[in-house]
Amino acid sequence: MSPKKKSPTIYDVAELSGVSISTISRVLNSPDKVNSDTHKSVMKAIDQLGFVPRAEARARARQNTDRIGVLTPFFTAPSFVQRFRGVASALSKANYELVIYPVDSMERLRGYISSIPLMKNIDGLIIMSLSINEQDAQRLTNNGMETILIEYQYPQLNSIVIDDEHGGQLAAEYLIGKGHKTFAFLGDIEPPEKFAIHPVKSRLMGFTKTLQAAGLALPEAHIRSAPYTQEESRQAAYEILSLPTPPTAIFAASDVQALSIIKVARELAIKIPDDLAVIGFDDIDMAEQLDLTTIRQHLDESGKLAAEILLSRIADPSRPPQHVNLPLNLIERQTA
Amino acid sequence: MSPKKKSPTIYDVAELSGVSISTISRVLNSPDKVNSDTHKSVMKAIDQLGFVPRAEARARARQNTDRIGVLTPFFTAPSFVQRFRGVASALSKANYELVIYPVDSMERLRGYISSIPLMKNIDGLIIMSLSINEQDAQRLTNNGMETILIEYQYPQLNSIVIDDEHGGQLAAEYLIGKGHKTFAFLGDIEPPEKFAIHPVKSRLMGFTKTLQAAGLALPEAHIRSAPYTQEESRQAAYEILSLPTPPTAIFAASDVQALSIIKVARELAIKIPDDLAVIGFDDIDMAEQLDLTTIRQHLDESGKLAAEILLSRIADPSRPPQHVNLPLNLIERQTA
DNA sequence: TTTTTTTCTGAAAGCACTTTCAGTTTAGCA
DNA sequence: TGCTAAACTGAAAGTGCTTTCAGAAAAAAA
Repeated sequence: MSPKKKSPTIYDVAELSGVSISTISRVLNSPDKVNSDTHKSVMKAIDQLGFVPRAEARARARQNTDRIGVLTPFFTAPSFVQRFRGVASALSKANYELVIYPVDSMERLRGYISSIPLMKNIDGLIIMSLSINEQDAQRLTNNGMETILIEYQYPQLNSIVIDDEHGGQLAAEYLIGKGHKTFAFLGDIEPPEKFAIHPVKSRLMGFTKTLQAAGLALPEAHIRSAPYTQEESRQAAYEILSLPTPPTAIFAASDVQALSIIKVARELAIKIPDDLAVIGFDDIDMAEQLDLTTIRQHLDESGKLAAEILLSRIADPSRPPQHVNLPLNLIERQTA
Repeated sequence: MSPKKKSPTIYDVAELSGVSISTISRVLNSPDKVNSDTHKSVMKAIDQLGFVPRAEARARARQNTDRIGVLTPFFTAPSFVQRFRGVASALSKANYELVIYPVDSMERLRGYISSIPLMKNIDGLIIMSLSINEQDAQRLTNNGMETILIEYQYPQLNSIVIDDEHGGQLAAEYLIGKGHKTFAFLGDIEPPEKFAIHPVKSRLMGFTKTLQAAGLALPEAHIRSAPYTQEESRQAAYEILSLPTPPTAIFAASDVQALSIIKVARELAIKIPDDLAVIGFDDIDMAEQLDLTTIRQHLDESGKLAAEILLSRIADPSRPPQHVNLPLNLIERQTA
């Protein structure tokens, strides 16, 4: 009826059910070690009081929090979201809570990395698409924070990466196979802040190398670095497509950017894929919807795997750090 | 040098600096009550050890945790993500931690709602696009959990809603204005699980009412309820567009579903917007990219506002619950 | 029935801090 | 110089739970 002034503690339950607090704790944590009659009466008291163990107290006594943190770039790009979904699905299955630390600047990343491990308020940390330095990595290991990196690597830490260069190669091979002769690349090569995506360079590298190996060139003017915003991607796409001799095929380092290109092409009445082939990277949900040919990296899977690896290491910290390399494949649809 | 197995506690600092733990605690919490020499030497020890008070321990002694929770449907639809982005931006500014509780079933929602407020490990709760019942609402208020609902309402709780019916009306008016005579609706009307979106019904209602008022009909066969998955939306779209006399205008209750329709139309070689007008709802990021005409609800803004309201109530719980009604507007682009 | 096991259970010791209480110093002022 | 008030500080008592330890009770074996 009346809102309880104080929520009941394990002591209240103990008193009401006439057993000790240890027994209450056992009923909650290892019910099989408790007589079924006792169990029943304790449960009754628990229900009657509406008792729920305080998470903090439990965490402190137990030395773990059943909570894992995710450090992720702030801008909620579809690709991050999908990874995140994978993480969440693995975690909620294991009954872990998910704490998000959105990173919107270098300083914030620094701040998190230096405080998180010390606060000890999470059992493990997933760092998504964020580049950390030697010192950070060291700090994390020193403080015994179980960590897994996605998209980046450090020998001491678990990691999940993809072979970005190979991704670029796949794109190039495919386009070459289609008979294209002139190419362009659009990607976030020189991010405005260092904490952003770096793998893009590798994708470009794989792309150019393969082109060169086939005796084809990728002129400087055809390599556009545009940050991950619609406006700037579009601008870059516009410039590429307005060149005197525009390329017939463009490889975008992300699906989102590929879509920008497509939009610009549509505006310029350039037919896809006839006049222009566009190939993306990621294979986000929307890609299928929009018939975008792209290099698939298994986003959901990478998140899920990351969570699973992390959990397994938390369960057994003696395991060596794992480094997983996820496969990439080209998904052929309508744009290239 | 050697990686510390355990991070230092207040006891370590006490020992090193030769004072009692109480003094350490005071240095940290009320520095003015401590002799400046003592203060200095304690700080030195703290730095030397790299000591940081464990968050849990500290949070439980004080009464706040600087942490707010977000209860959100599991399927990471773009619209949730954008809201989430708003929440995150408001929160990270205020230095709050963000805990996500992904809801993938009715039971899970129940479970969260019954345990979250009692665990007392968050200061406030944002419930996104999830319908809760009277009992849940009561439980939340009884337990003094500051809560804000997005998309749903309860008198006792803060809330942010939009006028869904008006949204339907806007869509109808616009399409009528364009001279359309036959219409269809695609939306997630009868969600497979009750925890999902309900406002869609209101959108439909506003749509039909406006149509009727203009003497236009929306035949049963033109109202399709499809869950929020690509496959099923597409199937529904396909069926609508394959009718003997297909509609010339479709209102989709979400942008994602509108995109499904567009894809199907493309496959059937139906020209948009000439043969078919499509109008969505949400105005997700991608909508602009794809030139989708849609009803804009300010997703980022709604999340941000939710966080701000919540924070303000946490700061001053005596404030009455706030109920905000966010405006809706039609964004005209290329698909209708 | 007696002896061994096994199963239960409570007491008590953490866990990492905050806070109250009371004792010491030190400073302030005749 | 003596006395009171102010400033510090440490001991110890919480905080709400988990877990170890050991004793008691019950079940199984002899």
